[in-house]
This record gives sequence, C-alpha cells and structure tokens, in this order.
Amino acid sequence: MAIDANDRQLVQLLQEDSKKTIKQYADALGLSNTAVYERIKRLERTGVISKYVALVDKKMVNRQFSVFCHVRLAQHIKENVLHFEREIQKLEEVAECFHTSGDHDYILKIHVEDMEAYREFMVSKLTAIPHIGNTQSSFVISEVKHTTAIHI
Amino acid sequence: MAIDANDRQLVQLLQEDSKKTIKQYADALGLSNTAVYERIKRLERTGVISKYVALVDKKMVNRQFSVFCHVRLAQHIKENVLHFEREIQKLEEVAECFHTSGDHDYILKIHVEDMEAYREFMVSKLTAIPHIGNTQSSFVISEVKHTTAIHI
DNA sequence: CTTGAAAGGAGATATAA
DNA sequence: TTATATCTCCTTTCAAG
Repeated sequence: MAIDANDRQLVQLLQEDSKKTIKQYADALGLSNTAVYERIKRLERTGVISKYVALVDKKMVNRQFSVFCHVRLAQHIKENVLHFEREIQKLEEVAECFHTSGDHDYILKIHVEDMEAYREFMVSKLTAIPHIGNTQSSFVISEVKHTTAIHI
Repeated sequence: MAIDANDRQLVQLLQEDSKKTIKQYADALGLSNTAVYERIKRLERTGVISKYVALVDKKMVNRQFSVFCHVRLAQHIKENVLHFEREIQKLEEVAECFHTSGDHDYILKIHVEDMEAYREFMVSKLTAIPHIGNTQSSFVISEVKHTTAIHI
C-alpha cells in the first residue's frame, strides 16, 4: 500500500502512544477527525499496524534482570533445529528468539527476576533442551535505548 | 503494589491486545466491568502498565532487515561512553541498545530495509561515532519468537 | 466485589459539500 | 476526499448491597 507523509507521522504517533483520541492525532496532523479515522482503519486493515498492546514496566513486576543468551546447536540437522525452536516457544522467560548468522545460531532475550532465577532457568529449562552445543550469556547492565517503534 | 492472580491474567491479556472492551476482559476474568475498570486504572496509576502502543509490521514498511550488532568501545573512559550513548539515541535505525557484560560492551538491534541500507548505516552513521573499537553483526535469518509481553 | 444506573465522550456512520 | 451532524456504544463515575 502507498504510505504518504501523513501516514508516516500518524504511525509514528500511534507507536509512541495509541491511547490518544482521534481528535488529538487529527490536530497534530492538521487533518479532520474523519480523515484520520479512515487512515487508521486503513493502516489496520492493510496490516501496517498489526496490533495494539500494553507495555509493562519490568521493574514493577520483578522481571528486571534481562539477559541476551547466544546459543549454538551441536549439530544443525533439521530435526534438532525444529525441536529446539518448538521448545523455545514454550519457555515463558524467553521474550524473543532470533535465528541469526555469525558466531552463534540463536540470540535470545530473557527476562527473569534475578541472577538466581536465571541460573535456575539455564539449568532446568534452557540447557535441558537437547542438542544445544554451547551458550554465552550477556547480562544487561543498562538500557541505553529501548523502543518498540520502527522509524519509517 | 500487590498483584493477585486476576491482575496477572488481566496484564497478560492487555499485553496481547489492549483494544478489547472492558466487558471482554471482564468476561475472560469472570469479574464485573467495574472491578476490571478499577484494576486497569490501578495498574496504569502504579506504573505496572507504562504505556499503550501500536505495533507495526516491519515487512509492510520496508524495515524487514534486522541485525544485532555487537559493539566494543576502544577505551572505556566515561566521556567516550557518554558520547557513544548520546549518539546512539539519535540513530533512528537503532530500535534498542543495551550496555551488557561479556565479550562486547553493547548489543544493538537495528531495523533497515536491506543489506545495502545496513552497509550505508554502518559506514556513515554507526562507525562515524568516535571511539568504537570493533563491531560484529549478526543478521536475523528468522524470528523464532518475538513478543513484547513479559510473563508474570 | 457486584449490580444498576446515569452522564459524558469518543468511535462509527451517513450525508452533504 | 473532507467536513458536519448524528447515533450508538463504551468508558467513567456513583450509589447501594
């Protein structure tokens, strides 16, 4: 679909805060309520906007300990890969898992309460998955930048 | 604040889809509209829910090329660190940047259109920041799991 | 916490410009 | 395509149990 400058600005605003009223977006864009209403519906319909979600403060729910875990599989036979990926889905501590190029096969983002919870997660959940070659954990010291918005 | 089982379930639902009506959440929890309304307001007031946002489909806006870039600084003197972190904020391609322990100092998540755009980003933006020691890019081959929700 | 009710406002629709 | 008006429904608040 064709995205013009107004769409771009609207999407940017919706990615920052989706709970404003249509009138507020309309004022920001200098368009009428109806025009903005139709644009939002079109962005939703065409799938540019995939969903609306609440974002939770990790500290407030005791999940302030974040870790990037780099995982390499022992052998890359299809069966092992599929099994690993299926097991990862089930682990609630894993917020993200990407298959990547480079030194490791997978990069995982994990949120737990503290180092002890992470140790427990590693021992009884992650490394319990068969065919994992090795793992390398990078603990998050500080969040320099953290947005769910994609700049377009 | 004290979070009970109902809060937990409600937060989970709101993290999956924040655009349902209060009645829908109420039905899912087996509570009245008023009770759910008050719980949501309390979660917002106390900061458990930090904000509501629209999520955008990267493919639909030509930002389907995702990269994890591991960055090491040349020297870790405070001035360099602060300067690097300030410059990173300005780069629209960088969605996330974490200061981490381990082999690298920082892990960045970057969204661009394609490999050519990434090359351009590296050459004229990222490595233009002084005091970067070295970088190591891991290209995302597939998203095994990707959620903004934190399981509580 | 529940039910019920009332008010205001925003979303959704239709019609006109 | 944009603005205006209308209608409907949801949010929000309150009272009483």
